[in-house]
Amino acid sequence: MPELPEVETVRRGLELAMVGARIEKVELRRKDIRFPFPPRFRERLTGRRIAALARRAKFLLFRLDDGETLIAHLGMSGSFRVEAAETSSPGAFHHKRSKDPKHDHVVLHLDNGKTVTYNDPRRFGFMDLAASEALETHPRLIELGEEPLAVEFDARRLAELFAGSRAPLKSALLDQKRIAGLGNIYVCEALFRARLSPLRPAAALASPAGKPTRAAHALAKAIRAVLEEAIEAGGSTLRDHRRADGGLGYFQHGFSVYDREGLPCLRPRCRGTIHRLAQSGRSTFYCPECQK
DNA sequence: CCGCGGGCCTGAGAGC
DNA sequence: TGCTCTCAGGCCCGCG
Repeated sequence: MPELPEVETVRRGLELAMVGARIEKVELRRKDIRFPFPPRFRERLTGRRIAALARRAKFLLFRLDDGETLIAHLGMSGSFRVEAAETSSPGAFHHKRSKDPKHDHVVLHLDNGKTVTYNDPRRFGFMDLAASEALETHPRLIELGEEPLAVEFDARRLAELFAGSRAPLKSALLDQKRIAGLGNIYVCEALFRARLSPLRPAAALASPAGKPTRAAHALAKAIRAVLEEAIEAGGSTLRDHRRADGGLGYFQHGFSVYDREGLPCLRPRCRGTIHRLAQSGRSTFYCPECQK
C-alpha cells in the first residue's frame, strides 16, 4: 500500500511501540524477501535498543544504539503489525493469531512485551543494515531526490527539478530521483487537485526564463496538501484502536480520481468522467475535462 | 544520459 | 465451484 503518507503513518505507529525498547529476540522466517537479508542479520539486531525511528521518502530507518540503522522498505505489499504482550493469565484463550502467517517474514520481540511483525506477501520489500553515519551513501538512498514535505520544497524547486526533463508530468513525479515519496495514487491525486494533465511536459513548469509558472505553483501546493491530508487521515486511523488490529500501513482514503475510472468527476460543476490511461507501465487516472 | 518496458512475486476479483 | 485472465499503492535493470 505504501506511499509517503502510509510510510509516515507506519513510522509514527512503530515509534510509539519501539523507541526506547530493546530487541530481545528476532525470528527470521526466510533468508530473503526481495533481496537476501544482510549477513548476521539476527545477531546484529538482537540486544539492540531502538534509539529513534525516522523516514526518508518511502524508507523506514530504525536507528539502533550501536551505530547501525535498520533500513526497511515495504515494497507493494509490506506491512508492520504491533501486538501487545500476551496476558498469560490462565484461561486467556484469546490468543492472537496472524491472519496471514505464511507471509510473516520477520518477528521482533521487544523487552516491553510488544511484538513487531513484518508481513509481505509479494516480497517486493527489503531490509538492510548500515552504519548510521554512512546512511546517505547507502545504494538505495543515495539517489533519492527531494522530500516533498521539506520546507524548501516549493514551486521554484519543483520547476528546477523538472527542467530539462523530456518526460510527461506523471512520469516525472513518479521519479524518486527528483521527488522522493510520491507513488501512483498521490501523483494522480495531486495532478487532479492542481488541474493539470498528466500528459503535460514536465519541463513546462518553468518559463523560458526559468521562473516557475502558475502551474508549478499549483502543483507544488497540491502535492503538499494531498500528502498532508493523507497523513492526517492515517493518523486518525492509527488512533482508532478498535479497528486497528495492530496492523499498520493499510487504511482507506477517499480518492478523487485514483481507481475511479468511468465515474463522474468530483469537481463541482464539472460534467467530466474519470479516464484511465497507461503511462510508463502504470495506470493514470484523470479528468480530461478539468485537467489541462 | 534519459525514458520506457519487462521482470520480480503473490493474491484478489472479474468473467466465463 | 473452479479455471483463467488481468491487475495491483514498489523498484531494478537492460535496452534503444
